[in-house]
Amino acid sequence: MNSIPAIKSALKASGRRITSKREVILDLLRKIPGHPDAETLFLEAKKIDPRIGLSTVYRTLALLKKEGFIEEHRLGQSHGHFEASRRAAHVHFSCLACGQVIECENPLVNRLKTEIKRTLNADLKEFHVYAGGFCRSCRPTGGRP
Amino acid sequence: MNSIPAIKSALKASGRRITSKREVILDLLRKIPGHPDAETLFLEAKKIDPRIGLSTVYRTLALLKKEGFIEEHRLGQSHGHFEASRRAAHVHFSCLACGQVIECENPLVNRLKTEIKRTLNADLKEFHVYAGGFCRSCRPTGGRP
DNA sequence: TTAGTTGCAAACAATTTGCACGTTG
DNA sequence: CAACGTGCAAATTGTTTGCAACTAA
Repeated sequence: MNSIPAIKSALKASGRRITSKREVILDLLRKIPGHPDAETLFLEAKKIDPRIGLSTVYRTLALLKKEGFIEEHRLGQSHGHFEASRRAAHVHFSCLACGQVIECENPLVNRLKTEIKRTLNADLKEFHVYAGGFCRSCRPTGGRP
Repeated sequence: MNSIPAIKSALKASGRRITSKREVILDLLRKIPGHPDAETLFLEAKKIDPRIGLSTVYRTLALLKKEGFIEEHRLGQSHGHFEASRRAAHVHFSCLACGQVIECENPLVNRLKTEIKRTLNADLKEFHVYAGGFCRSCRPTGGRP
């Protein structure tokens, strides 16, 4: 599920087209590690297809997000960061000092999600846990010296 | 803790001043229910002090956030929403259809926060859980008819 | 007195949109 | 060839900043 062919056929099924630009962006979302923002994806995409425009990147990201293939996260910054959707929800920790983002899997995330869903009787489309603070190395005391 | 007098003396202690504008914003943050954004606070503040500027609202919010008295949340929209800091972290659910925000207290939130903190050995300053989807009334099926 | 605070307008950053042209199915 | 996608530039939105005037301590 959520392999590139699966995404392509899902897009086709909803009347969208598989264009060379979309393929480039789709590939990059797989290849770039971490949580690239629109600008990063744009710059990388231009290396492959110099004629791609920033708005195409934004439009493609919006499409993939609407279809549920990628997630957009606000990692304490004013712009969005993107990553391919995964089965297990996980925590994004962002260090306020060095800026690194650490992903944390923890079974409580899914348990919490399930409980919230049941409590609200809602249809959950997104579930994001964000933690901000100072990482082991950057925290005032207790880190390595 | 985090009563208005407490906030004022904490501000004074760090060399800040208690101005009439700041008092207005501080009061509004207590009185306005829900999670107002900067624009809402600005419009309400103008009813009390018509000479207040939007930048003062932003600057005051930034200050209160830095000092830990308020939290800024990204509730699925491109702008921030603010609320007074509370002791218990809680979940913000935002309905993608009707826009209402529901707060959900659940003991798993604090347990998860504690576990993440221990796992990363980090100094956590923020811990936000955001859920987006369709509420009981707006979900395709299963809601009230 | 004097350092912190404010309003205003301008600057900025991130994202969206209108439109003529290009491309896919 | 018809509908969808794209580049470009301009428009929007949300927030920050420079600076002269203002004000709390």
